[in-house]
Amino acid sequence: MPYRKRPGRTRPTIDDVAARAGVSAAAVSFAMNGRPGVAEETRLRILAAAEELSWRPSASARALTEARSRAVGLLLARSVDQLEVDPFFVRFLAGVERTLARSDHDLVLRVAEAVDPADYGRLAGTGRVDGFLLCDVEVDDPRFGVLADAGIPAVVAGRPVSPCPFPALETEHADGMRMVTEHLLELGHRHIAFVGGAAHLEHVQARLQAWQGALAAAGVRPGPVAHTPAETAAVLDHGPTAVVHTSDGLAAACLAAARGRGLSVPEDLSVTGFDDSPLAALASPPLTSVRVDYAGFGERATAALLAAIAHDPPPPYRAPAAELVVRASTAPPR
Amino acid sequence: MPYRKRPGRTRPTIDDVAARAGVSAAAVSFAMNGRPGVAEETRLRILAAAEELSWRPSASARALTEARSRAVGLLLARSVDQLEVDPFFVRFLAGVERTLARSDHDLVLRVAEAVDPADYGRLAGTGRVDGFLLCDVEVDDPRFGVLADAGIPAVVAGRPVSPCPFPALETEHADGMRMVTEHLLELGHRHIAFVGGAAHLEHVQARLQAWQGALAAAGVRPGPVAHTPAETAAVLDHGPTAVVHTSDGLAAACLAAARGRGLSVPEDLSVTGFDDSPLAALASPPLTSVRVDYAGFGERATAALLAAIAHDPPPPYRAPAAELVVRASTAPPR
DNA sequence: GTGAAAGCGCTAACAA
DNA sequence: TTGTTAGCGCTTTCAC
Repeated sequence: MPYRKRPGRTRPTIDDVAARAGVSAAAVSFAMNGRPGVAEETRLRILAAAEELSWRPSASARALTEARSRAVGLLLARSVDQLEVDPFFVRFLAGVERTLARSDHDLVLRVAEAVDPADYGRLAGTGRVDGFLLCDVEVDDPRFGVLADAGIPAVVAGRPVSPCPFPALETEHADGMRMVTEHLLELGHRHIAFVGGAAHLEHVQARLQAWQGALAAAGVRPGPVAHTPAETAAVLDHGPTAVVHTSDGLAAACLAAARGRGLSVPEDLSVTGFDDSPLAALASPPLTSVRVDYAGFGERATAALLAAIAHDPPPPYRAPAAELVVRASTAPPR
Repeated sequence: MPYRKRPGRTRPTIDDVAARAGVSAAAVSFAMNGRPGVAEETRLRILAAAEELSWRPSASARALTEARSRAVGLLLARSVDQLEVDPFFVRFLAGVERTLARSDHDLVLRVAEAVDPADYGRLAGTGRVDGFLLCDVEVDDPRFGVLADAGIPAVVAGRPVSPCPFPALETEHADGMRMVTEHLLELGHRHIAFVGGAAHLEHVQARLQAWQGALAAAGVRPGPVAHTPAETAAVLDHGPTAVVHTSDGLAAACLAAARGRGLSVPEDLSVTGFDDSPLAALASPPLTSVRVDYAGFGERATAALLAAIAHDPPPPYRAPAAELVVRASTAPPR
């Protein structure tokens, strides 16, 4: 007689509920899942019994029979320090949670300094999640292949560069860089520098191009370009009247550098940030920045993923727009 | 003939691996779980077969037989706005992930504006997680009862006020407020105000008491106390020479208010923050603040939870200490 | 050292 | 409308 049930307190099972309601387990299952074939009176009796026993169907048992876990995975490669200054992460996460909560799905979150692409395969292999949200798109992203092989749905939050078998969604963040640049142009600036994050990031490139595009459209020659805060000094040496940044953190660093060399902002130098993080409002002077609805983005990306998992057609997608937030760090040049 | 297996591509199962290795499914299970009773040669053959099929045991099937999910839950009640300025969350999360990664467990994360205590019971009831990490302790915390009833392990990250059946861990953050206050005292300040977050939060009270304690020890009468940024003006009306805050955000607001009334920091007014968030270093002037290793805290709290789940004795706990970070926002009074 | 088989809790096909 | 039952993939007991 193999494998005796382990002793000790155990949660109630569907059989307990069935017994209490005087029906079969199948009836309980049907009643709980709102399936037809159960008399209304019976259903109520079953629901009451379930409630009295405070029974909830076992997630693993359901997952086993339904061959789906009702969970989605999000794997993020960030160090603590990066995470802390990343205005995207928490907002996106909040959006993800918002739509997940409405759909009876859970989030399996993994955050680590580095994520091995094979981790996606491993997680998919165990069936712990039904699909993935893919952030931080890389050029030639190795995750696409792994996940395609695993045959698990995914949705890309970003603009894939390499061939991608999954639906991809993007915000109009780059358009925000256009807006910022045009704002500066309208103020009369003609010598505008660009300081961005790491050049290999797709979103940095997109913003760089938007900046270039706006300047070209106005017939203005682009100022110096840099990709690290360390280069800020060199950029300022060029004597620009304005510097655009791809993050508020970079802009804050520029503020400090400007102060260091006796430049007053915005009189001597206009400075713009990006993402409209809490930093932007609290900096001094407060930073002109760009706001993008990353929470809404997370919400919609997740909705798209859930649709893919359910083999439903993708829901209509409207890319969150960028919004210019003008504050005291920008003004006409001297 | 009931319930035919659903068609279509399906992941390989333990039987596929067994067939490939020419053994029984039981042998595969034993080999994968490092259990004795399998010849070394056989084990290798099995592992190879599993590798070739890139088979991973089904999480739900294991969870079902083992009656545990190898996942822990973290439910957070935060709005997007709060999340964004919360220096605790991401650091704690990073720590949680760190120890989870080392232990083959996953994190089921839920973030919502509000969390119904019953949600804990529901999640526990489905068996989707084996235990909970409890943050944001409340006076008379309803979660303790729910989880005790559910018979699921939990670890409290904070200092419980109401009777608590679970192990609780805390940092020495409040000691940081003592350090900050003594720092100001040493600089010669005798009129020190306190501006904190919501008064009902346990950690705010703890810091308030530490502030009072330090002043009392020095025989200095406490200055005004406030719990919202809106009251900052009233506090400044009292003409303190220094204001301590329970967060960098509040301190930054104070900086702005001081600037607004022509007070220069630190000459006319010393200001201190808390948590040493990115804001502290970027504020102008940079804020004297307090650093607490929240990541390490998350790491250790999770280790304690995993021990509780495994019915192991709790690992030794050393509370992360507070560290004073002196920057330009504090100086001797005029 | 190995394999057969029961059982984990649930869903769904089928018969009654 | 309701009950019976196989089967989801795995672990473990027990006999071989």
